[in-house]
Amino acid sequence: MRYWLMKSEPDDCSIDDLAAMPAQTVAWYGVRNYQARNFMVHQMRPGDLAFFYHSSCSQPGIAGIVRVSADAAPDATQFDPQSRFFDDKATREKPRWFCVDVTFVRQTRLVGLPELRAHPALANMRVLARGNRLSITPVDPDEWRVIVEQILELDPHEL
DNA sequence: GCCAACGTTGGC
DNA sequence: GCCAACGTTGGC
Repeated sequence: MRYWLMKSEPDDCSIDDLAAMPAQTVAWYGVRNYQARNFMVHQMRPGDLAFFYHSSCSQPGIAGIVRVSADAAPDATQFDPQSRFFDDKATREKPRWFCVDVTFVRQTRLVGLPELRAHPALANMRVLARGNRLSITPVDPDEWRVIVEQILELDPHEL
């Protein structure tokens, strides 16, 4: 199993919003970047864990933990002309965009960027890299452990 | 609102 | 297949 970091704009879907959804589960719709899409299609599997990251907001940072709960399936918003994610080059026979389902695991205190940057063990995290824009990034198992056990002081076996 | 970084588009 | 122009992301 793998670990991930998934960005969401809290104005769109915050960790609280996810916790309030039916079955506390949401399809990760709206990804329109091939690298992020390919992670979902080729590498993310049910059971993988991910940090839920709030981006483009006043308090960017890790806000919770989620679990991948379904394999990638076509993203319905690409077919919907009313959606801001509509893609006229996509067809139902040949979808371009896919999304996994993620399910709420728990909320965490907010771990902001300065706190992440303060840990030498996290120096290589993609989300901390200059100019990083990728909305889904792999997280190293060692980095996962540092954040869960040392920063959040959680028991990883309870996730 | 600024601006650096990056991805995509499209002419050649 | 190159690359300039453009649009978007996202922290500050």
